[in-house]
Amino acid sequence: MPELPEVEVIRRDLVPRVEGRRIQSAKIAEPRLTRRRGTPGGVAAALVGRRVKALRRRGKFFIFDLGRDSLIVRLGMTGQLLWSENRHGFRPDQYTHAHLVFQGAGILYYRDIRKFGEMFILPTESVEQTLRVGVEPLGDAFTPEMLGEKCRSSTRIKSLLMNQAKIAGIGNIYADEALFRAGIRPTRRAASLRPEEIRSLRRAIRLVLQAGIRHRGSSIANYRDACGEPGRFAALHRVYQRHGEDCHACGTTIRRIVLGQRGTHFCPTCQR
DNA sequence: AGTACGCCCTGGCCGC
DNA sequence: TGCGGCCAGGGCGTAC
Repeated sequence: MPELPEVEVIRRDLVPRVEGRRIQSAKIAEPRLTRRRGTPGGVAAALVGRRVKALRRRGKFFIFDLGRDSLIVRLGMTGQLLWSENRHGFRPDQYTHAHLVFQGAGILYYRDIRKFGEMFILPTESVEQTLRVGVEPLGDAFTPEMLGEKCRSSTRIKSLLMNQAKIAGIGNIYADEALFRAGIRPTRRAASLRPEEIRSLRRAIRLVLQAGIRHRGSSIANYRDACGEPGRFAALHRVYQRHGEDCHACGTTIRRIVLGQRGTHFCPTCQR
């Protein structure tokens, strides 16, 4: 499932291909993609003839800056953005629900098996307040002090890490992996973390997200980059979906519990 | 405020 | 081979 690193890998793949290019035509064939947030006049109509000034990312959202308006794309569980140029690259199939044709050459396809993703238009000036996502964990603002403030809560630390309104872009995989590297149990109450644990957690979050980007993402089931290639980070997971296997650090069997309705993986010895 | 539950959706997997 | 049933899970609405 695409989280911050996967979205960032795709964004970097797409930047040289779409920035500065004009959208010649657009088609969105699946109404579920646009139903959740209304776009008067329709999303496709808002795109035709517009130039992509910049392609940014905020948490797990893509932001195609078109000037006055922006196209927002969220991949959900199984969404993919796939690039095709000059008969090379992706060919659309039954799960391909939308595409943007760029002037010159190149088609950007949106493919999504489970249709949990969405595409919508926002006025560019209101993107930040509408998306309501918290601090970028790879940004300068994500200091130990800031994480410490967010941890003044009785919620369990994993739920806090996955709360998009507090910290942007961390999903189930990177939450479990960061907590393992910080040696913290996912069930711990956020407010119980000591200052050195906060610092360790911040460092672990940044480390796993950067490693995820470096290895071009975690391909658990459906994730592919913009060229249709899987990422390599899943092979480096220490706990995620490794329940029943030995911890690489201490040999203890990795456990799986359900926390906040999500499968949660941890080492009972390394994480306290 | 925190947590649980159901919903959306469908391929994959299990048992028969 | 096939079919029913269940699961995963990001985000959101609803309920407690």
